[in-house]
Amino acid sequence: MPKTTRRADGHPGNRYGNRPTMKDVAARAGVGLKTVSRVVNGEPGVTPDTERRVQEAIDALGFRRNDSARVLRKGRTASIGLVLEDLADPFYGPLSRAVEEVARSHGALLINGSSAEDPDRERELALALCARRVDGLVVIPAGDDHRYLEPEIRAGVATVFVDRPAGRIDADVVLSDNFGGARDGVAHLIAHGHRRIGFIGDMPRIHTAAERLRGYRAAMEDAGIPVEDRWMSLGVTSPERVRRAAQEMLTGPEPVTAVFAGNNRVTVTVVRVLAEQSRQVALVGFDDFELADLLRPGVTVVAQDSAALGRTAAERLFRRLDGGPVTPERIELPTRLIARGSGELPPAR
Amino acid sequence: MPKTTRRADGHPGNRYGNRPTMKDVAARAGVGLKTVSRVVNGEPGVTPDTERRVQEAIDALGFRRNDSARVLRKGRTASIGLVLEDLADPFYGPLSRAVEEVARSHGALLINGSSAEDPDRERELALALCARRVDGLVVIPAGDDHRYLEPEIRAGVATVFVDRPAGRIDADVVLSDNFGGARDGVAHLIAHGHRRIGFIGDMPRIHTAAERLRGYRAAMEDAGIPVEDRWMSLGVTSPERVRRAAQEMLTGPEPVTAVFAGNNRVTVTVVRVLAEQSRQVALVGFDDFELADLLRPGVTVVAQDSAALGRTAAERLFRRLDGGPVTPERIELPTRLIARGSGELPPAR
DNA sequence: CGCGCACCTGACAACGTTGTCCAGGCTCTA
DNA sequence: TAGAGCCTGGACAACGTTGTCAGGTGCGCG
Repeated sequence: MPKTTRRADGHPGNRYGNRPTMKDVAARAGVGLKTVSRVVNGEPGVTPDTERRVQEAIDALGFRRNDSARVLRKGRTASIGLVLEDLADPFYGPLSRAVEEVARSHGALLINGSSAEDPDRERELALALCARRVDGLVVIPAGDDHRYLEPEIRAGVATVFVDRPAGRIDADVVLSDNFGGARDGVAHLIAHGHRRIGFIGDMPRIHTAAERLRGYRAAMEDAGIPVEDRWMSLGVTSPERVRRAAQEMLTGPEPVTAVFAGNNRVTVTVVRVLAEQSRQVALVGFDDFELADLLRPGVTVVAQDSAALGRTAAERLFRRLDGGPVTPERIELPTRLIARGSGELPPAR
Repeated sequence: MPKTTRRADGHPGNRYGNRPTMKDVAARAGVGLKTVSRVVNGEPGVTPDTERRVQEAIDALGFRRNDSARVLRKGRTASIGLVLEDLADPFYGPLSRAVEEVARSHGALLINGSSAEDPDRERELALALCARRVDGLVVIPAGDDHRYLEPEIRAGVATVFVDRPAGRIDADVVLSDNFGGARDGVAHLIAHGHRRIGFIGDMPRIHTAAERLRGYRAAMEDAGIPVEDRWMSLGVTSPERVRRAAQEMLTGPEPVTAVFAGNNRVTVTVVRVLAEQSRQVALVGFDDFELADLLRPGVTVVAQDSAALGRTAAERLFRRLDGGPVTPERIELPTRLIARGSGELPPAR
């Protein structure tokens, strides 16, 4: 009995409504399958006349090569994955864009997803990307145990961590000098006469937050200032809690005269709180943000270059893909203190 | 002669260093290929004991299903593509994030790329995504001719345009009420006594820019105010040109007393210019931006909900994928005027 | 005129997975 | 105890592409 249909087995058909394949193009152009493949891929060895016929068939049928099949055959996908925390956070926009630019310059596409700071979701996403057989992975860690990536890395998925180091595995990482930046920022406040300086930051289980806290402590210690517990507020993330934390350290018998904000979200909230205060309080924030210069006073910040972080990581990833270094490395990018006014206010009262 | 190698033909090997396949797992577990497939996909019909053996083999080998092969067989990729203008632009962050959330809730991954406002690049990207056989496409148009997508759409790629309508094809589109929003914003200025009102916007070839300009003209006409050419500056994008345009309309014998800014980048630059002026000039901007309330005066804006745009578009896309509507539709989302001070200033001088 | 050579072209297998279908073993009932 | 039915497991083909290799054609040169 002859085959009556192209779908002799139960193949569910194709949700794209039976797109034309190279076989169809070949049939229409009256050439062999492989010749179509050659034309599509611009390989040499095809007469201009044949090429024209094939091209016409391609246009007539609206053929588009199926990259899934191609990947299956070739083993590389020309795509890299990016797992980040939140695309809507302005800090990650430029980073993501930078990674994309580098990928583009290497002819690769970018697939990305947000972990929403949830370790399980990070893991799920990263593994889904590996199942897609991305050539490489840029990860902004949410969790602190990345052993789940070991088989993948061993299997050849180039992996680079950004912004925070990987947990419990040895891998490339690109980060800002969080410790040094925070220390410089706090030292800047001390240099302007402050001694009672508050610190509001994220949970210390997050590497960046811990490093910045360490920088704060180091600067205070260098200046011989004992730190009091009520000056520090750790693990606050929601605007409401930041607000309350700030208000608390600004009241009482010996209120702080300056605040160091551990990240841009904290900074913004603190700016709001300070705007409601009658006396002037100095402020230095970690992370730059748009319009910081337009506020009165302008907000002094320790700026990190998120685009440079992304670019550096992606470049390292592709160097690895091109057969580059095999020893995992830790790359630290410097931060920059930008004085705009708020960090130069003298202690009030 | 027996086969001596798994790579009898010239298959280039695999950049992932010969990852284990289901065949390898099957061999190690001492079961058939299909049984492994069943375990991996959680299909019924496998004894607990067999399942355990297979699972052990999977863990021991670090096996991960190859989705390329799966896609090739099944015809769906469970991924959608997003072509936007610039990931680093804060307007697109929430939009992108919203699309991702919807995709995630449907078990799909998001692949995205930036067109950088370049029609060729938009086309190139969209077609690359189609070659990957994404199930659907969300496009923020950079160009004004999308006929190149016709074969794809016909082939079943669910496509929804966002923020700007598609050019020369009939397709779903989700956008903000740019015309109404701009008209309301300008009317707001008029209601506060302004008559000489400037407009600074993007190139009118961009749909949103044209609509907002139309809204400006409509509001002026409704109020019976003839618009003078020197009040309008179109097609300016770089901060320098925006700056010059603003300065020009603010000088001379009859300077404008208020400015309507056509998008958030323009607004920010205009804020800077106004801060340098001695007299007060009213300002309403299209698009909200972070910290707009913290400036003095707060910046009055016509806000559009970029997350809602993304969510609406993605939901429509998946409804289409689930066999939903076939008639292309145009969905318009309302804007909201947020008064913060800058738009309520009376005309100066 | 014939041989060799260069160049085009196409048949075929393989990439890793999943749908179909059948074989074999088991249980349950008459 | 035999037959019917059910359940588990595996062989096989097919998805659409690309690498290899061999066949065929036309040309130039001896």
